Amino acid sequence: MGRVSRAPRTGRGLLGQRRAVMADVARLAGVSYQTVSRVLHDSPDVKRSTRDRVLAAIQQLDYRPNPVAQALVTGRSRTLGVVSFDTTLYGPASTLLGIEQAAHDAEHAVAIASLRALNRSTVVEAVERLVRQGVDGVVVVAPQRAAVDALRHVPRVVPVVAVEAGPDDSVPVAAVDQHAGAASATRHLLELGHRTVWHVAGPEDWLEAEQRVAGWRAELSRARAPVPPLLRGDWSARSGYEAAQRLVETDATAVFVANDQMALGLLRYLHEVGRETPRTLSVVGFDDIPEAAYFTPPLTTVRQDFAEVGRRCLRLLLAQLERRSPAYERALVAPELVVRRSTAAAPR
Amino acid sequence: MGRVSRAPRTGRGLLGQRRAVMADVARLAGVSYQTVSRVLHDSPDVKRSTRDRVLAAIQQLDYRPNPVAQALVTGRSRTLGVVSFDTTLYGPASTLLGIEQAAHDAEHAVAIASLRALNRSTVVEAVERLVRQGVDGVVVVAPQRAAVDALRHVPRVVPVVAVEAGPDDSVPVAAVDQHAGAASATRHLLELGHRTVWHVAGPEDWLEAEQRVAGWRAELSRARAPVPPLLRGDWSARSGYEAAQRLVETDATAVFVANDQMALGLLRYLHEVGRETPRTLSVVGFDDIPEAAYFTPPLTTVRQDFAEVGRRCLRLLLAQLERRSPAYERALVAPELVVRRSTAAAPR
DNA sequence: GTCCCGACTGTGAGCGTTCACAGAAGCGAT
DNA sequence: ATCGCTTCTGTGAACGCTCACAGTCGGGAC
Repeated sequence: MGRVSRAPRTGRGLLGQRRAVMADVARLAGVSYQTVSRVLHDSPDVKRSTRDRVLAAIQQLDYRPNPVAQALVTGRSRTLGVVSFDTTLYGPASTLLGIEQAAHDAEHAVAIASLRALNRSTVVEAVERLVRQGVDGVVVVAPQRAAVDALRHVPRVVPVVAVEAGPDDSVPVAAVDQHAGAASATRHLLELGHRTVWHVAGPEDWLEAEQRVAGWRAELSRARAPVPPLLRGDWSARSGYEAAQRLVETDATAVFVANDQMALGLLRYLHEVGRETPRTLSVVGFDDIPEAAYFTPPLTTVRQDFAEVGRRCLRLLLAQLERRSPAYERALVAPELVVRRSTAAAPR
Repeated sequence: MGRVSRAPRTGRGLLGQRRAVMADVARLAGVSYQTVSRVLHDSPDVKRSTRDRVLAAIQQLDYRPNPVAQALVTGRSRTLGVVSFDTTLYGPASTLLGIEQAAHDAEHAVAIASLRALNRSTVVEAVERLVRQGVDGVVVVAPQRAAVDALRHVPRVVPVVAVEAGPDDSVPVAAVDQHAGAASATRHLLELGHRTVWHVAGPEDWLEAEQRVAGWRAELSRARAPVPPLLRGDWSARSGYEAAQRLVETDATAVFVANDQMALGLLRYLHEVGRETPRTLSVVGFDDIPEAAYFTPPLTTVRQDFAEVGRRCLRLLLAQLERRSPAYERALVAPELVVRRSTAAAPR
């Protein structure tokens, strides 16, 4: 008597048959479950013959350790959470991809939380959701000021790192060096002989946008070139189109546009009004989206290595997880200028 | 003697303090853990006053149920896995977003697995990875033949649905009705008076591409228009550019291009050789990427509702999870033609 | 032969929940 | 009073694993 044999509660048996558990393997191999566990974690002190028997049993039963049970007992789920905003944008999507690949290489799973709107509470809520879900750490893809700001209010029960965020001392950050990228774009145009370089910036609440502005300004003043008034866009092609309308009223001969989409809108307007690119106006973009090479004309732009950012970011996160954590660190990845046909020497 | 008080193994206490567990709440509220559990699942039979005491204790200790423990005992993690290929492409990225939002609304978490290469074994491996990770179900974003093919070899220990896959009887599918979209694009051009419509297709191994071909053919034959030879691209702007080179050698006056990127490359070539769009050649794309409105000229294209696809897909998956599963089902979402300025009446 | 040590293997407990019961009040009806 | 309900609450076990520790076994040294 004693134990009543009732139907097992568990067993994802979509096909009826119950998944083998460690005890089944142990029974088949004629050892204790502890020995099975040892084989699984290839502990050195298991006799060769025992190990082989266990391995055979594992194979025969198609046994896989239950990650949930492992997570429960170890307190680590080997899952990382990523919160991001608009993943249909090229940058965030690539960043997400980079993180996922790096996490995969580090044998971690990735859970995602996309925000529908970006502000302090949505970010906090997303992080909480991931934590509640049991992730070991969170990476916040936070290119906007609101997201960076939110970082300070995020519960710190698990390690957090930010990607693409601006300088901020609250969490470690991995990012592309926007300042350097903007500077090299600007320098490229100055070296072509343009007296100065105009700039169509991204929205003020994006730190990347501000850093590109800063890089542009720094390079201009380094070259003692006059600093023209700043034009603002919102990353969209439409806003680039509108910026172009203002630009053509000026004597600009070169413009550095803060992303490729806006550059596209700008090129479109220039074309409409018959101002040839690059003959009368040189244009540099930022991002190097796959289409950039097929713009009219093919766009000179700045390429960002998102895979590398993902790797750096993961390194920072895992370091924190293993408690050998620098409280704050900033990993910068150098961007690369890709010269195509939208830039030319200044008209004389 | 008896229990040795050793340091707790667990407790993600990054800040030192241990997370409260159910027993702590029970103790504080002066009830058993079972009662706490009942309150959490708002079971009807808990006295009002008891419930309030428990709720207060939960609040005071900032208690959150441990999802891992819940998953272990219930056998459900409330996590869904998504495997997808190139998430920097607009379509897959939007699909992923749609699924994530729908999953969120259904109170499920989403784990992702991106493939670096697409073939049977990578898909199978990705699904296995997700399953090993403990997801309750998997959605495969499988617009390519290889992915669809792989679906048959995927372990069926958890429910699987495919998104954007072609017709296939092995798993339920949610998708945009590519055939209808292609037909409406073609019809639009025919209605403008073009004698026939050429087509630049996507790669043969993409089922979406094939369905668009089929929709285009069907519409042409419905209108008794001649069927011109098919041009093939690979989705990239470059391949559209190359297709354009072949196209300008013909007497084509209208072309339906299988995605917006290729349409962009095509427009670029037409511009280079001085063939005006749409005066001498009308162009329709597919996808309606955000930039499409800023092409030169703004592109007439077919918009897909990815959010709806995500919702449908989730419905199929959850239905299977709750065992009220239709073994096979196909949920089609109707696309929408967006007319812009790349199409015009046929030249006479 | 006894002791000790290394190599290997097993046992008990516990991770934080939920499930299936069993049990304790409270209360109207007999 | 006693019974039989309903209403509410508690107990034991289980989920599948890992950790800490306690064996068992064989053989070389004394």
